[in-house]
Amino acid sequence: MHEKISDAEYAVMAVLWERAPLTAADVAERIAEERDWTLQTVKTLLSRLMAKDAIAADQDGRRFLYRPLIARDDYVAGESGRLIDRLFGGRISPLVAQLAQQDQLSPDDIAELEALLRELKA
Amino acid sequence: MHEKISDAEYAVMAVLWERAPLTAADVAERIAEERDWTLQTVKTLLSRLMAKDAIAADQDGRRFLYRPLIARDDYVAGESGRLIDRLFGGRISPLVAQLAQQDQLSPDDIAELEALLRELKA
DNA sequence: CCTTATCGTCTACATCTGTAATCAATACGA
DNA sequence: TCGTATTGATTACAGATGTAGACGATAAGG
Repeated sequence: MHEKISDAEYAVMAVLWERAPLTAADVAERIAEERDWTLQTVKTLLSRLMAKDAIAADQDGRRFLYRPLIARDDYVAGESGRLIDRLFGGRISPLVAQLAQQDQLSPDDIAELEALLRELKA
Repeated sequence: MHEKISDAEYAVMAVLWERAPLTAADVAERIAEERDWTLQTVKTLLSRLMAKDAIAADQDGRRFLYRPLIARDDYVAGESGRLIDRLFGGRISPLVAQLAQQDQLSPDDIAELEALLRELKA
């Protein structure tokens, strides 16, 4: 069980999940499209993620190449599970019902869900 | 758009969503089943929720009766939406797929989802 | 060889969060 | 009436978080 990853740290993880290994400068460059951070900020977040054992760094000459240590799927499953536990007592259908009620569910979503359920039952 | 409600604050909101209005002592008593907090801690959280305009307090003699200002449904929809945006690009079926893949989806869940989808299409 | 750009590390600092202690006012019980 | 329990308000304080600046080492360019 890994430590909690903060919002800002998550943005860094997202970049590394998309492509790794990357140098700090690479990460900063890719993040710049989303957030207005300086290189220093990105470096701080990388160190904190190292401290949390969420990423690892392999030395490459004078700099480091960073890569994720925790799998995106694991993280995603953990976060989803936590939210569903907290808000819906661990059950998924109330979430879907909730989204439907708030009109946050498109016909496409519904079709996809149906297809998925058919597959799950197979 | 309300400010972010922290984990600890959420526990207080949960109590007030279940039953309101309540005094600080009432809230503390109900929360005691879940968390090992002193009355002071609960009072601090209540003040912070007041500052965030998440709850309101009506004076009742010497004490206050607290009640939620934001609806549980709104909060839940906001949090779910945020998570789904962040982790799944705003689409719900990858979430369900994810849960299924991690074996976090019981046959009951699947049945409920099917029923719900039938209803949504009706 | 000397300057400059770049790297990682250390330090900073305000705000938020978790978790209270203390305090002053007041109501209640003996 | 007098001590005590209760209430809200104020203050505390360590750790997490967002957002960097400063610094010393070093590589690269001229």
